[in-house]
Amino acid sequence: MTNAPLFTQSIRAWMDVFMHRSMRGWGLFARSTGLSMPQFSLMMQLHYRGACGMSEISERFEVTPAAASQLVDKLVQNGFIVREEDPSDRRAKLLNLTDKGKETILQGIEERYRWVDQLAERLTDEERVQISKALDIMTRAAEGLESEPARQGHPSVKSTYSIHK
Amino acid sequence: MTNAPLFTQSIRAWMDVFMHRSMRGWGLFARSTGLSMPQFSLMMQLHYRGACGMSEISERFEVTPAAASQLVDKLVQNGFIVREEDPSDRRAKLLNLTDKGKETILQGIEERYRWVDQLAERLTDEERVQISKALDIMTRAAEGLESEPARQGHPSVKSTYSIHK
DNA sequence: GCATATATTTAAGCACGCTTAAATAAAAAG
DNA sequence: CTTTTTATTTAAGCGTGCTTAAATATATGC
Repeated sequence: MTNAPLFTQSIRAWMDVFMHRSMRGWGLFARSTGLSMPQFSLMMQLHYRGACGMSEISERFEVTPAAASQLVDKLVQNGFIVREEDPSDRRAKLLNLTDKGKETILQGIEERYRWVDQLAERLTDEERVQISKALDIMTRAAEGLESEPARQGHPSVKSTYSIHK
Repeated sequence: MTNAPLFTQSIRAWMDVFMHRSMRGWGLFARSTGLSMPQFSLMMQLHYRGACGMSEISERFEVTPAAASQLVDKLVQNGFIVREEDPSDRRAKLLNLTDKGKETILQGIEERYRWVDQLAERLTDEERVQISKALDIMTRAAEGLESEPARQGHPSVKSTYSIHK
């Protein structure tokens, strides 16, 4: 660990640039679609994990079923998702992206990655290979970290993935 | 540009991991301090750019002076910042972080970087050097990008750095 | 010195996401 | 078949951040 400061400096500089650009990208997307962060997250869940019921949404986002229902309501009203009856349980609903919803999400994902694609264009082949390898190492290391318990932080606070509170 | 797909794949994988961890870190911090995103951003501005008046806040965040005043008010009430009179212009106010505010912001910055510090510990010296170089290349490339006009996106939408709308 | 411009605050009102409590409907249990 | 549990919705209410419009205080221009 002789070069920790160097590494730390590099990654923090990159993080700052990255966060800045990402936030800007998100801002543009949010304005053009009128989607809020929770709304976008909900649609992302449907995109990546497929159709699901209200209760699943409520659990994944750690909000009450009422909150989930209301959030979904706005997305339905704006034509991004549909609320269908679950054939196997008529109490439950099945949430699905509409075509408009799918399109919007794909566009959002594109938006998110666009600037790094542009960044890639400014690099040489060698640089791309070099960076590719470096990122893969970090991704793998981060995934290892994932499985371990958090070692520090705010122990009084319940861990959560949800930001929307 | 023969290896664009490889690069794209690596960076997207890293971005996904990174965003996920960062959001989690922010969530923990937000809960433990009770700070909202706009409140935190405002304090970060004071931390990095130093004391300033209401009008500057209002301009930087692209909100009305009224909104800035109200936002500041909550931070003052919670003891994170102070509103002092500008000696050179008694209409204006000077906003400053309190000790509590400074401490909280430093803690927030730490929180933000903590998991990558942990990640760094799982790497060898060589890997750290390798990654360091790669990240520096990207940071420099990104800064070059910064100065250029955006080439695509949502042209109907006014560009902004603010997310809080 | 008085009119105007500037810096900020206060008040009223809106949209959002959240909560709790109560309502509805259908499945499951007895 | 009635009771209870489960899935979801609706209603009321709260805190946040935002806006516009009006109020206050100070600086500036003529």
